[in-house]
Amino acid sequence: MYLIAHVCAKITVVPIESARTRSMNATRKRILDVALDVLGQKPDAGMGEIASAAGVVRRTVYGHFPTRADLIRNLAQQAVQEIAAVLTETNARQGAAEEAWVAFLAGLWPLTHRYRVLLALRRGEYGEEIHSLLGPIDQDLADLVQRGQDSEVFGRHLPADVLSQLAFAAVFTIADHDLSSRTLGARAATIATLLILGVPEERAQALAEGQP
Amino acid sequence: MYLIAHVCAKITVVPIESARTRSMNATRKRILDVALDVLGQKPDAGMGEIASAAGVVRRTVYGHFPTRADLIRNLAQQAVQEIAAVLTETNARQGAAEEAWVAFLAGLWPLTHRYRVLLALRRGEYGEEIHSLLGPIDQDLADLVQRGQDSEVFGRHLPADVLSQLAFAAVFTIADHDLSSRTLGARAATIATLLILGVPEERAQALAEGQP
DNA sequence: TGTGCATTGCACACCCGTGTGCAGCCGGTC
DNA sequence: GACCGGCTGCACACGGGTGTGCAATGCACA
Repeated sequence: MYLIAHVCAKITVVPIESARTRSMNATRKRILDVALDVLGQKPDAGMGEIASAAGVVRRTVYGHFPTRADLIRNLAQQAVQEIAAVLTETNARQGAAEEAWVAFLAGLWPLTHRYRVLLALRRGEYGEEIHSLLGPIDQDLADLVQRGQDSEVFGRHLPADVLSQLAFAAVFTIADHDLSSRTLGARAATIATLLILGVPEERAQALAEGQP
Repeated sequence: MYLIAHVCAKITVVPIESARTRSMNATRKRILDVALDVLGQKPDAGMGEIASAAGVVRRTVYGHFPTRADLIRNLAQQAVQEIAAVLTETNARQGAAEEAWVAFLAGLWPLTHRYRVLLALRRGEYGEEIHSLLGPIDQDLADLVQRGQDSEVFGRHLPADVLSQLAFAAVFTIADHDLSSRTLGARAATIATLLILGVPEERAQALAEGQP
């Protein structure tokens, strides 16, 4: 429902949130959030499990997402969009590649537990679609690593695209272990990935200063 | 069918392979081999897909493996057994941890494409069982890395168990990319994992000499 | 107070994979 | 040549997830 207000000869469209649509958006968001969580631990969980975990009935989920594939796509789009935002933001600073990577990790780390689904989904039923959604991120990461290799701060032991994938996957692997034993953190992930990228240990530790 | 021969008061049991059992073992082995391949690319492939890929009928597969879970278990056991053999063999030399790792990778690399299933299966329906089968390997790897950390040749940026998992997973990630673009190889994997383990780049390159 | 709509709870049909049974075929074995 | 046994090609029952339809409910809004 919309309310059209004329102000100074300009037409602005103001979305009115009635309590109805608000609660509807709330359940929709709750379903998405819970689905991220449930599918993160069990990628082949059914609509029923997601529904009951979200406190609604299976039929309600189908009211918001006509198809399981549709739900998955929404999840993946949300994840990709959020991660891509972090990446382009840190990439826009045009600093050294190593510092851009550290900044990227700082922004990515809080999202890893939330979006651990991605890696599981990539090798699943909808792998093709997820992979294409992840395409831009992969490209940007490869570009970043390539920049680092060109400026001699990253190693050349692997081609940029493989190296970036390796480092990216490592973040989620570390985050997974962090989930059980609480001892790890963004700092450990930062150092580990910098080592993967071929940054010497001393330099990596210096760069990781400030990460918890 | 067996033939019992008495030789010098020692009893030896010699398995006689009739052409029947030989062809039967052949199909069984073919099913296992093909299943490794098929499940490696599509972890949720059904018995039907595996069967037709192996050139037999679904019913025949059930003749050899009463249950899908049974097939999976055989696969995993075979993989774990083979990898564990490489690991214990390289570990037994009691050399420096870094050299043991290089030797392990040299033995592991030819198996990676074959057993890429493991990583996919670990996060699947039978994840629990696979994980327990993989337990001893994980332990040995963690011990090896721990040994390296104690002797100051590996980094301490991550606990030994996480670090070993990271390096182990990296091998299969690199092997996956090697599958599409042929440019990579054991040498690249060796260097990359040594970097992950915190070995300085020059030392890693020196250690990787001899790997293709 | 009545209307609209999200949600519910039940129904159902449908698909797909699993596991089993059985008759028939066919090649190795005795 | 007769027998055995693995493989085949069908059949079926079963379970479980998906997607849909519809009446009933309950809450917000007008």
